[in-house]
Amino acid sequence: MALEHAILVSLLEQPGSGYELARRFDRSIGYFWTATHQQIYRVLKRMEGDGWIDVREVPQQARPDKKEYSVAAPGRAVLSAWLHEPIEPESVRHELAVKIRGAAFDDPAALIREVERHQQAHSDRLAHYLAGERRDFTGPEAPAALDAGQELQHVVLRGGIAYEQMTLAWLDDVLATLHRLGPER
Amino acid sequence: MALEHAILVSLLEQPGSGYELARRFDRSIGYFWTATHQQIYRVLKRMEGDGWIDVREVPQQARPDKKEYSVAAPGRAVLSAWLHEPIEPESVRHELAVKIRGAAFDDPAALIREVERHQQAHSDRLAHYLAGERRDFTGPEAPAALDAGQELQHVVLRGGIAYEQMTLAWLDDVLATLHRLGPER
DNA sequence: TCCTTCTATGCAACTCGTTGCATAGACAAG
DNA sequence: CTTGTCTATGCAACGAGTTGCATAGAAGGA
Repeated sequence: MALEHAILVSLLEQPGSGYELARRFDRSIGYFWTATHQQIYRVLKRMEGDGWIDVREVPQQARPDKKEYSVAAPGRAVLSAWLHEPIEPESVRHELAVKIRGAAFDDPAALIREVERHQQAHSDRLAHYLAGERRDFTGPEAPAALDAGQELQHVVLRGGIAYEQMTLAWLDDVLATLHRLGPER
Repeated sequence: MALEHAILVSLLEQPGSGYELARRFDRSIGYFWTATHQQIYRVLKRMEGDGWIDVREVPQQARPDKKEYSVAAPGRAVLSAWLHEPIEPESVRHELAVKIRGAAFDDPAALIREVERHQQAHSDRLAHYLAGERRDFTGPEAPAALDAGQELQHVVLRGGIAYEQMTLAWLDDVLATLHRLGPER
């Protein structure tokens, strides 16, 4: 299970509430991990109970109060131990690929619209990543020298960018294949 | 949920037992979907109960009998309906990326071994995909003309190959970054 | 004034996925 | 002759993840 560890990393980078974590999981952390607010609140509860993180009630004006979490010593130890354990290389799960192979038993041309929709989504995500890269790492506003944390964030972001570019190129290939098959039927 | 649909596609390509499906999920279908035999047996039971698939007891010599499943008309209809529904573009879940960002709060150099292990695993997988591609699609043993199903299988395999190549290039980038950070500490 | 949106937290019920264990016949290696 | 591996199926328990719903104050627009 890595959600706990992803939360620990995120809280080490910047303490915050469950709500804030949920938004980060829609953005920067979301480049490589996803979670809903339900999962996050539940796991935060458990981690607090286990003493991995500390809570601080923060009153706010013009909005509901929030609970700000930060990593406690035992949490840091848990993260450190996990970092030294080996993990299994990921296996992919690509629903669209199931559809593509399934299209052999239906109408391949019917998938064209769907593939184009995915192209659009991945293209948007790529643009979002590239904007983040310019803002934080390569643009004129970016710091001249990066510390270790920033270097590591950048290399993970480069991974996200490479993934989206690869996916877009593959979807082009898929579209060309579907068009090639379409008229023949 | 797409496991049911992945099983339907696999059974349409070739009827088989739960055990055979489990092995396919370690290989060709496993390029884009994974499942353990437990999940497969459970889902097969449910699909059979719902009338999506038919069973046939097949006695075998020198091995236990098996239940061979094949897709029934309602199953085909379910698959067809699903193929015409839109799905959400996948979001990635990359545990290694969590570790890489977490390394900022530990020793980045300690991750080098782990990244090299992943490189090895992805390199093996790529070799396996390329061997499959030569055998089934581009080699001298491959059929001269491909039907629609084979074309679609090939484009999915090309996706797997592109994914592994992209991942290997990114892991090189990660390693270079870790080496760069190592001595500075 | 009402409706929607944003911040902020949470319960309950459910499905999906993993892990450990169990059975059982046949075969191969030591 | 015992141990291990391969085929083949399955139960039980648990943990992870999703979906629907609920609450509640404040801001902003119709």
